[in-house]
Amino acid sequence: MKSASQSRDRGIPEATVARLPLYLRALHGMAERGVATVSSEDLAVAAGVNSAKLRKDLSHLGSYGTRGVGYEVEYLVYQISRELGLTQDWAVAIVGVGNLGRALANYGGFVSRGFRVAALVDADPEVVGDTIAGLNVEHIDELEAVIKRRGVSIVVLATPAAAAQEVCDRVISVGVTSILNFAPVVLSVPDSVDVRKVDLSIELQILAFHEQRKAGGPLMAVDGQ
Amino acid sequence: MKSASQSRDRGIPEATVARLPLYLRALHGMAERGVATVSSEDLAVAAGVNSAKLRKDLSHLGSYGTRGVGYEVEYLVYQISRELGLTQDWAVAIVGVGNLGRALANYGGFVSRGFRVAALVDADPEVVGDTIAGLNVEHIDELEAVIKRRGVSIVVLATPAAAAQEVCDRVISVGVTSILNFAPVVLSVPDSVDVRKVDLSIELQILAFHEQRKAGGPLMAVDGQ
DNA sequence: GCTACTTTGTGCATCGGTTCACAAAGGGAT
DNA sequence: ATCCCTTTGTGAACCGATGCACAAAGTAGC
Ligand SMILES: NC(=O)c1ccc[n+]([C@@H]2O[C@H](COP(=O)([O-])OP(=O)(O)OC[C@H]3O[C@@H](n4cnc5c(N)ncnc54)[C@H](O)[C@@H]3O)[C@@H](O)[C@H]2O)c1
Ligand SMILES: NC(=O)c1ccc[n+]([C@@H]2O[C@H](COP(=O)([O-])OP(=O)(O)OC[C@H]3O[C@@H](n4cnc5c(N)ncnc54)[C@H](O)[C@@H]3O)[C@@H](O)[C@H]2O)c1
Repeated sequence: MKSASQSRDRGIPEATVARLPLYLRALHGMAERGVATVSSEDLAVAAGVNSAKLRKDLSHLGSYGTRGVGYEVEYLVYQISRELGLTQDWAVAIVGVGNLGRALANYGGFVSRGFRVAALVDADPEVVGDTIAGLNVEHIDELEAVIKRRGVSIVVLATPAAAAQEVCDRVISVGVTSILNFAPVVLSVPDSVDVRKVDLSIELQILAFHEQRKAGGPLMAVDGQ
Repeated sequence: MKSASQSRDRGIPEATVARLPLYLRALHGMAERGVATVSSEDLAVAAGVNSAKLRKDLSHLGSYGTRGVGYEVEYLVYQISRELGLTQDWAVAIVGVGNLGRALANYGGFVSRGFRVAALVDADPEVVGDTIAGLNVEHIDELEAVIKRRGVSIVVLATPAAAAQEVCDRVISVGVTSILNFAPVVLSVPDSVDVRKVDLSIELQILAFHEQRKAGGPLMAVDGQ
């Protein structure tokens, strides 16, 4: 996962990688509006970051700007896409087709940028065999076979917490090294596997922390009366 | 520097705040299993972090451990909960009851930790009036009234991207200062408002970046042979 | 070609966060 | 009370990320 920060010039900082999709989205919007070139200042505003940070981020990819002018939108879109690996198609499997898995399967935003939902897998006999978002839901017993057959390289985990580690182990056993986990558990994986987690509950708790601080202030007088 | 004020140092690092929910979850699991005390080492493993980091994090809340013994589970749960503001109930409104909003509304994980879905709001006449997860879906025209009436302090945005900024502005106008945004847009808000974003597409792109790197390496040799 | 202006790319100071490593603090045994 | 063992809490070194500020590199007008 957090594998050695390689000495190669290919060593793009993790913080930069996390922002590239943001720039890409802003650039796509500009391309649609027919904007041909953009300055770091304008792009930074659109992406909600500081312009010096943006320039430094882009400098890690190469020197793709023109001083006195800015960046050519189409060209930059291509360069960032290439760097992120979006010039190829990624087959994604969603395991656990409940409330959340269904929402994800029906979501169009995936497909738009190089990601293709290639398989849906669930354990519930009620759900297996259903067609959701044009895809047949397959049985968890077939998990390994489905992943290999469809060339899945990214797995989205949307099972209950209790099942997540086992599913995780199984997909890793057939070579998957990228996992997006929605289940509220800490997955244990080899260093070679990337896990990113999305945890709603954590986000709300962080908001609550700040909200409490705002409300209470330095004195926090609870006048329950 | 703002230390040396009479009360406890309120400046908890942001990175620490983001991990407290993780510790809390691990502690809840331990409490359920009847564990009375836990060492920083064990808790760190359960939460998936380094034990020195965990100790430093907890030290920001106060000295709640006993040297040679560890931390009392129940007590630590209480202290972290209090710090995060989970000893009170937070009323949450979900705006945009589509694929995602529905999944969130039906999700039990919210309620479990001090959060209560208090309102569902949508613009689609087909959806308004429906009952989802025991709640009546209200019309977007009523947005401000509903938020005030139900005492909502946290808003979850699950509308299409195009509608997010407007809804955001409106909820801020009635005093909301905490927003969890699922729409793929950069929201523009005053400094006093906290926005956290969850962006699926960005997570996948980050995974793709690392996946590409693993697969291709510096030379991108497709070793057919 | 020369000057005036714009904008990139980056050196550098700074900051927040992580990790190491250890003295201090406690428990338990004798 | 003393010794030994465990574990906390934290000083300090380290590391990556941020943002300022400016030289370098380009455009445009004359
Ligand atoms: N729904 C949300 O808004 C939300 C929000 C945050 C986190 N989560 C988390 O996401 C996960 C899914 O949530 P949900 O609301 O969709 O739950 P759900 O119960 O609606 O869906 C879970 C699905 O996983 C399937 N499943 C169970 N065991 C399985 C296994 N071993 N292999 C494959 N599939 C299996 C079930 O049959 C079910 O269809 C949970 O871990 C939940 O905590 C959900
Ligand atoms: N579904 C997913 O898995 C997923 C994943 C990542 C991001 N998102 C984002 O989350 C948002 C919602 O996604 P979705 O799949 O649920 O979309 P959806 O189209 O199913 O639902 C959107 C809902 O918002 C309502 N709406 C539209 N305009 C509104 C307004 N002005 N005020 C109130 N409600 C309004 C619509 O009536 C609809 O019910 C989108 O921005 C999407 O990009 C969704």
